[in-house]
Amino acid sequence: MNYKIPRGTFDILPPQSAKWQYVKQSFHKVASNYGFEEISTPIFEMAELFERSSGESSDVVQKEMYRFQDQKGRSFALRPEGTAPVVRSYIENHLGMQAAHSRLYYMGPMFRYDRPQAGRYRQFYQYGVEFIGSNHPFYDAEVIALEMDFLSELGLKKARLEINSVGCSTCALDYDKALREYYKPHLSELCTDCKTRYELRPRRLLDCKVPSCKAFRTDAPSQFDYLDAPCREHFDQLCGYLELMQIEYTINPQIVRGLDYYTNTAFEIIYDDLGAQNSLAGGGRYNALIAQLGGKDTPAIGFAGGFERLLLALEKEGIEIAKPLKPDIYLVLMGEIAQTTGMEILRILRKRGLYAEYNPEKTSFKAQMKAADASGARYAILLGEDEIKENSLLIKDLSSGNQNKIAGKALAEYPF
RNA sequence: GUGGAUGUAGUUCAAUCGGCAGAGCACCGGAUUGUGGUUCCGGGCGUUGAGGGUUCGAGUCCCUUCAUCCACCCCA
Repeated sequence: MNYKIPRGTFDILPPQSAKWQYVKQSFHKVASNYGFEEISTPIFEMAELFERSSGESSDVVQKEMYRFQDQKGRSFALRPEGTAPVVRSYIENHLGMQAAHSRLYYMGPMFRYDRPQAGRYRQFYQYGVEFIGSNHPFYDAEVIALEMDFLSELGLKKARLEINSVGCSTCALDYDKALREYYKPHLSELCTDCKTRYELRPRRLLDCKVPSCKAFRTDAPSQFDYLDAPCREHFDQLCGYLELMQIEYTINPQIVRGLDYYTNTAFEIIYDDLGAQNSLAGGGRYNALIAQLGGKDTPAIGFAGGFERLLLALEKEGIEIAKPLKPDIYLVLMGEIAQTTGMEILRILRKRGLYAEYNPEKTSFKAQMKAADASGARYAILLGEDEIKENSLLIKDLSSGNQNKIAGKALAEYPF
């Protein structure tokens, strides 16, 4: 009989909602500082868009996508990530014809059918940016800098940047080939998951947690050795830019992006205290995606981050980002005439942009004072028969207890 | 999808061996309707997550189910 929220989803209630507002606002601001403008795409898209972009073999497509058919039997999916929709829109609206570069950012809910856990939900909120139209490593660094700025703007200290290069499509193929050759003699010793990985995504063999599989990792060929000269050069330049921007990073050759469309630069922001779901944000370059989705061959780089984990991290560091809402002024009114005048006072105060409150259910003077105190208001305005008679108001500073009698007309200018 | 832990008042938690479901905080009201914070008094029948079973008797034991948390997995 009682309705319950669907598994893996959550309500954002006050006072938590104020924190969400604050964090989103900060992202709007930082993205703007880098010249990015907001794009909003639908919550659902043709299922095929994600199948094509993320890769048929990815877990996201294979078991995590919310699919549904509409009344005419068309197959849609709730978006599991933000990049493919942005790219779809970029192609569909010919954004590439309007400017050499497109700098877009977005925020909103994403959906994946996954087993809920701390920092992992079925409907979760991501923010992200996409820089489309250049392969210059400077922009890789810009996009990373944007995210790092956002985190430090919020006051987060313990986030770490890890970077890697997965190479272009051709070096990736070479590397996959090398990995298969290396693992081939051991195939029978691998876990069942890894046998699938061997076929579909050999790079996944590297982050298997099963000890017996882990053992082969040490001698496995490194991604770096299979980067061709331009990819190697791109990566070195990125590192150079990061150093010039004074952004600390570590190189982690193990980073493998979960979605098929990544090329070259891959990076991740790690926050160690979050348990298993310790990735605050991740992204990389996807130079082949736009052409693959039917657009003109265009290089691009972007990232996405999760708001839930970000808020968890902020909490871990004890960062207070939103104070509870408290009235500036609480009205204490005695008698019917005072109520009439009181309504006028409310109007004047709110026109001045102040948060003013009054509770007609508290009848006694004492109860009203109590309510004023409990509300946390800075000032109370007291108005009773005496004040009405002489057309004045008592303004009381609730923390000091000082009272100040002013003429009624003076309220509009009173310095609260 | 796999394994483990946990579900009691708004909230944090008690409840001995299976024997009357309780406390702190919060909340509401009151202590002479012109002065708040402290204090004092009063206010709790709550499907013990849900459904079934065992028993004279179940919050407690058993089964099922749902949810949360943790790990695997996956990822942001």
